[in-house]
Amino acid sequence: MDTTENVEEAINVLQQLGLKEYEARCFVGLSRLRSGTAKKLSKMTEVPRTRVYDAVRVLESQGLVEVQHSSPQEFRAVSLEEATETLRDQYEARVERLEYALNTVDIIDEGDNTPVQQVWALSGQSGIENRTDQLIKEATDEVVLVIGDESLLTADLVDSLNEVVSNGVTLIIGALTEPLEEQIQTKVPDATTFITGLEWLHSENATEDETAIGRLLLIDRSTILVSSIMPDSKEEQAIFGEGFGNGLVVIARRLMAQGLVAAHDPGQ
Amino acid sequence: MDTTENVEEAINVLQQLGLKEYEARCFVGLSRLRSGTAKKLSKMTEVPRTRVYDAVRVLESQGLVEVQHSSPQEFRAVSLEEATETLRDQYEARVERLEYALNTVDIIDEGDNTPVQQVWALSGQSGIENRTDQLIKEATDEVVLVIGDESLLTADLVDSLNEVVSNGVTLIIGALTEPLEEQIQTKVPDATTFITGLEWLHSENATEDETAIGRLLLIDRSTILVSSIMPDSKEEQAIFGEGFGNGLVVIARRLMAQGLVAAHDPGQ
DNA sequence: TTCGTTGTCACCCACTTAGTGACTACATGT
DNA sequence: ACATGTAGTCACTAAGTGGGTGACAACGAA
Repeated sequence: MDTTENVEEAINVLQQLGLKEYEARCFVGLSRLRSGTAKKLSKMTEVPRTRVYDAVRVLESQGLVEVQHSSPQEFRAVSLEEATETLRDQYEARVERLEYALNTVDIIDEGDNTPVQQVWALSGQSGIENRTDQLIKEATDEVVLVIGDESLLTADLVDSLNEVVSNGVTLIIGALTEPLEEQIQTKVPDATTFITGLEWLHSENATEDETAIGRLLLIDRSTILVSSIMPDSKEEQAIFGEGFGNGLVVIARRLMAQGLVAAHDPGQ
Repeated sequence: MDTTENVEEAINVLQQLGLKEYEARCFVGLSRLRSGTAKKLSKMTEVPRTRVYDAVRVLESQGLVEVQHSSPQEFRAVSLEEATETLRDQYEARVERLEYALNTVDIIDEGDNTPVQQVWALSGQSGIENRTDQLIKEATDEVVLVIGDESLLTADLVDSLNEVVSNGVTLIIGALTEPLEEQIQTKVPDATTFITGLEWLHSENATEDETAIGRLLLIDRSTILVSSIMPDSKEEQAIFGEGFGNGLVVIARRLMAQGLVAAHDPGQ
């Protein structure tokens, strides 16, 4: 029984969702208590009894807890489904407000001098994921994708791939292992797949703690995104360049032509 | 042009979504700047230049901003669609982690002595909304609903109503005004509707600043939920009781039989 | 070299929040 | 009625966080 572990997890997540520690502890406590007074709650959650009242009041105002105004008061958590639904609603409402507000804001386009060699860095799992999907959807000719880790083959990604391939875009997908390649074949049947030798991924300059490659994406031979996964922090980091003349893109194109696509595409 | 107003709104919402003030300002700034350096950003957002770097770093790690590591560095916000998608993904992931964690947590069901007269209070728009839907879905015989304000007739609510009515549950819905009644008729055709005289809603003990009634819900004559909307704070507050013998429910049943349903249901 | 710019740090101040205790009102049993 | 433990509010402290500012070294362009 890893109950305590999950209790901790729940408390942490609730804090990430915006609750304070006491509030999170109280909610989790009430969730496993069916119904309780301040005293009981305080005992089981380590929240000072006198502060349970504040915490519960906040929870109540957020629709996560109900209160019975007797003496002593009784508190009860709403059902888990109600709670998550409420949280989702609140968040969705906020995101929509954000969308509206930012859409109706003037963009100051002051003499934008787009230099030449732009290489952008971005990090964070979900951000990179979205950018990947975005780029794939914008492709008009060719998408070359190498996936370094199984977990990166998300449903959204598969959708984007199948969507773009139906527009006549050539799709070339590489995998690191054979089982992964098969997975890709079944999920994206119209793609040409291949297995990347580890050669240049774990590569010659293989230092010591191998920075695992995450994704590698080349769109229309003019936009490139490469991501790697930090061995310790598990954080995904990516660099990203656009423009046919972009240095990064040029290098990527060359690498692709040589080491990757060679066997399947005699390459430009 | 209410640009500045919307900028403020966006900043506020972003903070509600978990960003710090500087981060929010920077993101909004970058969103309208297409691309910028710390200096430009600082000028337009009022964020101290030396703190722009911290803020942007955080934003980058959240996948909301990309960074060009040149000198001077350039920052760029991801597109609004990418940003909202990323935010949604992150939140959804958290809620799911929460669901999992709480589902695998033991419930301590210590000799639960359910007393008799339980009346629970809950507040918060979305929480009450979910509870309403929940209760409606659980109905087996009859649902009596009075809606005090048009804004409360949400899509989810309509869905729940139509779902339950298809299970053979009698549906009686009251409205305060005629247009509202018509709306209900079209959206929930199988319901019996009526117009509630204002009599007992704005009622005899009409003090001064009328506490507007929000919802009034009676399920199977044994569960009641009444909500009102605070005139100033606009906060919705509700009380809720279960059990055929529950005092609140008894009173509600009596009220219903007399003042409300009388004309349509000779009522027990 | 020189001077403005860029980026990093270290710091202060105000505010929030975790944690504690005083005190009043209440409820219970005798 | 009384006394004793419980319930609830409030006011306070201490620690941490976040907004705000300046010192300073590294850099880049005249």
